[in-house]
Formats: sequence, structure tokens, C-alpha cells
Amino acid sequence: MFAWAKCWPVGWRFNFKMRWSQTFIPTLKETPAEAEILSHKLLLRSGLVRKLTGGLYTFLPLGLRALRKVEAIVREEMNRAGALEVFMPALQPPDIWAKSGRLETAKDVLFHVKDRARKEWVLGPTHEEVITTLVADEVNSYRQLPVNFYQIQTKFRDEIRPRFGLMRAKEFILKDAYSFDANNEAANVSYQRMYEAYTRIFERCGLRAIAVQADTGVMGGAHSHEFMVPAETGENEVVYCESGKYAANIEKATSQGPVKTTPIDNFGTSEKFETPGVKTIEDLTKRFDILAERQIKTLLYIADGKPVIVLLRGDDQLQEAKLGGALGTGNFRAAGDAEVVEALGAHPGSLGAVGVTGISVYADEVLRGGCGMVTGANDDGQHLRNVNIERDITVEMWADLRQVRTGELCVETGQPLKIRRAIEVGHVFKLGTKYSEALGATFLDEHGGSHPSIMGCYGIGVTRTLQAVIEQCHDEHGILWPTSIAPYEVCITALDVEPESEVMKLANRLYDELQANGVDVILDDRSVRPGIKFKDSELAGFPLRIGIGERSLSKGQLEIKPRVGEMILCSPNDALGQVFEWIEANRVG
RNA sequence: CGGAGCGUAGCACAGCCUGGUAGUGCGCCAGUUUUGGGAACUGGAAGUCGCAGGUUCGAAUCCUGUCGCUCCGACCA
Repeated sequence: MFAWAKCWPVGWRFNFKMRWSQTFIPTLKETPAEAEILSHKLLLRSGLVRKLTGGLYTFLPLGLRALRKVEAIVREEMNRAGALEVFMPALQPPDIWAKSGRLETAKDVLFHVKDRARKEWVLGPTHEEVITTLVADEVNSYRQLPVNFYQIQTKFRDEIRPRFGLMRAKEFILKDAYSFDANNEAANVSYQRMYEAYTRIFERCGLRAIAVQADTGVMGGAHSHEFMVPAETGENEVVYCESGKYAANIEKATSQGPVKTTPIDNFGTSEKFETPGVKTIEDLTKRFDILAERQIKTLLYIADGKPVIVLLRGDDQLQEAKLGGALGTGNFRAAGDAEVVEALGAHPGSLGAVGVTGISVYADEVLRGGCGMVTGANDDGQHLRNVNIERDITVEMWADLRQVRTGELCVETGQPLKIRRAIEVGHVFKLGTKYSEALGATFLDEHGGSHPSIMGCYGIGVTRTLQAVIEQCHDEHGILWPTSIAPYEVCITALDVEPESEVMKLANRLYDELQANGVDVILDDRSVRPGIKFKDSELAGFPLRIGIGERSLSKGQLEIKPRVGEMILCSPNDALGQVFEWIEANRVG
């Protein structure tokens, strides 16, 4: 009868009449000490989840209902976009991970388990290897392409430090999808289709998420977007232009660059000077009056076991993701002090690249043409001045390595850029042929030629999305669920719970009518004081509360109180219509 | 893995410095009074003080180790 009923998860048709007294909603008046951020506190206080141990949570009935609704929205939109649902093993043989090379490159996040024969297995943090193996076996012809498989499944990741409840957990629910195409154009279509599906999914979940350009890491390529929910507690930083024309993860973001260094005519040769005790860029600025932008910052990294020098302007910060791209490997780290001394003969604070041989030098583009610069002399307490970079330093590779700073100008619009924190809830990524080549997912084209499929992968953190909604939608009293994913859309608060009372009779009647019309409703029949019912209902965040009590019923009225908005008084006979009208007016997406 | 902090009743915490009867508030159970915004009173149940070892006549308290949790950092295809 009503359209919204159709979006309920499969299997919800024969719901038991849900009385608050018969379910399990352990709300907390006080905040548990373990929770730091608001969404985590509210997850616990409103009785949605409980922690088993760090990074592992049990979903309680209320939390599970919200989770299932998010899943249902994801499923609907993936199906609408033409993706096919499958379900793959979480437990996987390590040999397919060896084939893709990720047994090594992803070893830090992989959980390993042994069976009784002492054979090793891994728990999947994602499923590229499994799906590509399937497609390698089953898809042989261009006629079978394109194809896009997805699943909603528990993933495992050996997080060093789980935190913030469901935000960063050892075990979490991810929707992952993998597209296979015969050529680049088709792959771009698949990508675009997922991008649009994601936009709809987050909209329907009531989330304000923005798509930002994302780092593609070692694999390169321009096609990667992350869907970010702006939030102070987010673990990512997003650089954006207020025009809306540019937004990127800070790992990827570029700008028109920092303030230009004032040119200095410098034809002199570089020369050493004494800088006793100087350890930082700031020391040099303060004690020798040398602007940071006139200094060369020299960092030593170890990439694939070999030292490399990284040069930046003194006032810039290295963006490590960019360095990874330039190095072409993810296997790198900052060198330790001992390694620095061994490679360059001085301690950090006096490092430089002038005259260094045998170590590759990667320099930030901003330094190109830099004259009259100051840098360490690879001799503790000594620096060099009058350094002309292109004359005095052998640079192996110039690259964008610096991190963008607030206020730099947008490459698209010329307006100042802003930076804010955000939660990553989804990621679309054009993979290319890395996995199809490694695992033999090839197809024959119409001329009989064999090619690896072009792949894309697309993830949504389902559990994280749920918490991101809470992080974005709450007030001082509790959660403000969008109707689309609220555990219940309507809570009937009966203030006289005697089974034969007029109040309870009306409450039951309304319950049955709402349920029969596909509205998701809970009846608070607990024998507790009204204040507790009101507070709990606000904490749990049900979008609409119907209050029925003797006081108003004696005047022929009941109360319809939106979680956000003014109370509506109406007669019992008008109640259904009012509720339907409100729900219709407040649907999301 | 580095740094910091914390483990005492279901939850939030005091007690520890200065060793000697296990405490407070909320919650829970029973009763009475209440009854439209987290009630009041009375009574009650509930803790091997994270675990192990040591010092001591005696350890929640001091020492050593260990496990767990939280925060900061490192990490995050």
C-alpha cells in the first residue's frame, strides 16, 4: 500500500509485535569510560552495540535493525546499478595472496590462522584475489563482459590500534564490489555507474558525503574517489575549494603552490658556515635569520632496503603518500638516526644533499630553480649557504612531494583552499589489470586475442557508515536517525500500561494499523515513569514519537512528536493520517 | 611497536601517597508513597580490588612480572 514498506530488508514481513518490554534495549544514563567520540558514546548509551573486546562489537537488536537497513539500501542500489550479489569465503588460502603479491605487501593487515594440519590460512580483509580467481575460471569470453560482482560481508583487518567503536575495528562489515571489463572505455562506464550508486546510497542514508579525489598509491591512474563525511573526529583530511569544483584527500591534493621564494641573484659558490647547536629549520630561522622558505629540508628514507634522500622547501611538510607514488613502492619508511649517520655522516639537523653520491635524491618541484638556499653540510653544527640546487645537487627525480596547506590557491578556480577532517565511508577505485594479470583473469576478444580484464573495486564500510550517520546526526539528547535507517520509525509511548486501559487499547490499535501499513513501529509498554520513556526515546533517536496518556486523551487528543520539530496534537482518528503525512514528507533520498 | 594513563559491584568513580572492618552515586531486587520529562523513603543482593609472584604478623594500598583497556604517535590494499 505504501511505497516505503518495500525498502525493508528481506525477512521482515512477519515481525512479532514489538513491545519495548519484550525486546532488549539496554540504555545507559551515564557515558561508559571507554568511549571518546560522540557517536561511539551514543552507540553504547542507546543500546545499539556492546563491546566484546577492543575492536570487536556485538550488535544488539536495535543496532542490528539500523545496520540491516543500511545494508538493504546498499543492496538495492547495487542491484539497481546492475551489480550481482555473491557471497565469498572469509577464510582464504594464502596461495592466491602470494600470486597477487599481497601476501607480502598487505602482510601487516592480514590475519593468519592455522588449521590442525598446521596449514596456514588468511582471513580476508578484502576479496580481489577470490573474485579474480572465480572470474579467471568462469569468464572466458568478451561476450560475458562486463560483469560486476558484489557482496556484503564481514572483513578482518589486523588493525594496530582499533579505536572509536565501529570506526576502526578488527572485524567490520564491508560491501565490496568488483567490476570486470573488456576495455578502458567500458571500465570507465562501470566506474561511473558505481560512483553514481554511491552518491545515491549515502544520500538515502541521510549522510552528507562528498566525493574527493583519492591517492591511487603504487598503482597510479587518475580514477579513484573516496566518499567522505565531514567530521571533526574523522581520521582523514580533505582539501577542498568552496566553489565545489575541487576536493581531494590531502594525500593526493595539489595547489598552485606555496608563496614563491623571492629570487636571489646568486652566482657565488656554496660555502660552509658554523651553526653550532642548530637542530631544526626553526633554529636556523631564529638564530641566523634565514627564512624557512630559503632552506632545503633534507630527509632520509629507506625504500626497499636502500636509503633515498628527500628534499623539500624548509617550510613544507612531506606527504608520504606522494613519496610512495614517486618511489613506485609502498615499502618505505623514515630512516632511524643510526641509519642517517651511516648514510650521510651527520645527525638530523645538519643533513644536506650537496655533493652526495650513491644515494638517489628525490626533490619537490617547488625547489626547482632554487638559488641562494641554505642546507645542512652533513657535518654536525655546519650548514651550507649560497646553494644553487640545480647546480650543486644531483637530483634523480623531481616530483610533487609536499603537503598542501590551507589558503593555497586552487588549481581549478584560483580560490583559497580549505582543509577539514572527514570520515571515509566509501572508495571507488579503478584497478586496471594488476589482479587479472596476476591471477589469469583473461578473456578472448572477437578476434580470438587474449586480454586481461580491466578491473575496478568499490568498497563501502557499512558499519562505519552507520556510525558516521550518528556522528553527523545527533543533538544533546541523543541520536537523530534519518527515517530511512532508524531502527524504528515510530515509537508509541503509552503512559498507562494497564492492558485494559483506554490508553493501551488505543496504543495497540495504532500499533496494528501502522504495522499493517508497513510502518516500522515499537510500542513502549514499560511500566516506568514517563520521563524515562521520553528520555530513552530521544536517546534512541526514533524519528517520530506518538505520546498517548490519560491527560491528553481525556481531551480527545494524542501527541505526535517528531524527534526534530514541533509537537502535533490530533485526535486518535486523525493520527494515522498525520503519521503517514509526516513520514511521506520526511523521507530521505 | 614507542610515549602516557587507567584496571576496585552491571555503570561512573572514591579509597592507594601514609599497609590494619570494601566504600559512594546510578542501576538491580522487595515494600511503601508517588505517577506527563531519567521520583522519594525503608530494607536487601551483589566485588577472589585484572591476574601471578614477592615484601610484611597483615596488601586494594608497597615491589616485580604479566594481561587487558583508553589516549597520543607510528601503521592503514
